Amino acid sequence: MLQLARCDQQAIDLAKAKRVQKWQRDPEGMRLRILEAAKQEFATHGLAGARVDRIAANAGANKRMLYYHVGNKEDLYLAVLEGAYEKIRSEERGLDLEHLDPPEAIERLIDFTWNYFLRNPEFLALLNTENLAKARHLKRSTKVKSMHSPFVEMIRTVVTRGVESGDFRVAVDPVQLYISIAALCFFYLSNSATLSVIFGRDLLKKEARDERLAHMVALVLAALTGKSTADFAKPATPGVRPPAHQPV
Amino acid sequence: MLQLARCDQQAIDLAKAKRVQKWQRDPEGMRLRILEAAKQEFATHGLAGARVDRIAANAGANKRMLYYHVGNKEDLYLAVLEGAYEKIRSEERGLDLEHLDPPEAIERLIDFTWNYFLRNPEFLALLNTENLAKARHLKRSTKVKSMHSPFVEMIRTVVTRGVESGDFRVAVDPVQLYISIAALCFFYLSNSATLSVIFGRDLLKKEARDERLAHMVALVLAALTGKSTADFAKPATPGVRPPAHQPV
DNA sequence: CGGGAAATTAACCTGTTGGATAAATACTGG
DNA sequence: CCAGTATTTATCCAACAGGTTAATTTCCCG
Repeated sequence: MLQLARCDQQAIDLAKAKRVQKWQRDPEGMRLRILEAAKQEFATHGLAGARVDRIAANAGANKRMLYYHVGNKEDLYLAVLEGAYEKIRSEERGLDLEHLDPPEAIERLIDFTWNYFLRNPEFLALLNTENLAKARHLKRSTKVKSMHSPFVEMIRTVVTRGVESGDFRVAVDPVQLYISIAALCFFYLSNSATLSVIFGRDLLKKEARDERLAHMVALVLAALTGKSTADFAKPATPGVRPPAHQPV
Repeated sequence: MLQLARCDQQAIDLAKAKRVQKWQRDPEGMRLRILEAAKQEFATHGLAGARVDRIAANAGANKRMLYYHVGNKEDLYLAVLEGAYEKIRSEERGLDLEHLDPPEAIERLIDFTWNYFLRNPEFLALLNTENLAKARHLKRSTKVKSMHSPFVEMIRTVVTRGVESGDFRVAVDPVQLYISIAALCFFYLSNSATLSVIFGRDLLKKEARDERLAHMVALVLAALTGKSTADFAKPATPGVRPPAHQPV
């Protein structure tokens, strides 16, 4: 079933052998494929909507393998969630804001958050699913709780530097600012489906995405620096404006 | 089963009658109770996680009644979703921003959005559920698509007035601004469960909520007016700051 | 007051789903 | 090369969940 190509290859190589090998062992690979399939499944259908059989099928595995390598449905879900947090934390650590001008650092931060969410839509869906469950699984995960994001401290440093240098007018609370930046990016992308229907236009197309990023950067920087960017003044599509907008 | 109290009353009143009435007819009431129970169920468990039997039980109804009065599970869900949009649109229309100073109007708008989400947590959950479904149901609902929110036009007017009066420095795109305001409120509340675990503190307690509202108002107004509010400068809990924060 | 429509109940049916059992097959160390 | 263990497959199952059928009860109107 799995890795047929390799099996076929072996079939040729070992044509004289008594019998063709039906499958190969690959515990680590199997585990990875299971977790990847599970991530997609949970992100697409949520926890309750996810189907164990579908995960197995998409992993190219027998259903029994899920229970053998990871555990039951909830174990699987938690493993996926932990993996998702691990991944973003890892990428966050790669972001170096120390050597940048404070305004540039904030822009970089927004840019990273935005693009990470764009590149990893499953992460958004998983967080929503976990919040529907009132973080029931996260609470039990010492693993995730110990994965501190470097962003809040990064922001604290940047804001302090910005105030000292005169770039920023105010020492905003780094936790609030981080939540706000995440919020601006997260909501737009996570709710793009309903928002697109309500507004009657595709909020995920290139131009819309660019416009959104510019707006977010301009909004936050204007608040911090007191100076308004050119982008912040520019309305959506100058001249060509849809007759009626309907939010939320 | 339903309205036992009234049945008991009748049992006393009509003691001489041949037999006690087992139940009363109440189509409208029944429909409302079904939709209310369905709303809670879908908000708590999502579409896939919702249980038709539980909805019936919580509505004090026989399961057959759901199908008789509304339809199957998906019909039920769509009815709930449409009801949710109807409700928020109705309250939105009650908000009069025309006679307020532009900055005051924006503050009022944020305040309303924040408190509406606080008072109606099911609305947040329903939107998330619908977005998980890629707005599949919303797309088929001409009802919702015709329910235009008055907010974008309100914002457009307020922003124009603000720029003319000199209160605002820039003519921000009303659609972007509306999404941003919704985002700041929505994300914080919708993700409060995971965020609370990650940050190790209750983001829904009174002080945290007040602090958040102040931050959002300050952020948006600072960006629009160019003047910073006192609130915006004040860090979270002066002096008493948790050692490590971890965003997202 | 009685007959018929509307509303409600009780019981049932069938496909699905998470999970379990046990047998088969591949690999590894001796 | 063989024995024992790790990995994988095939099959089964009991509980559940959405939905349906048919009988029962209430109410309204002529």
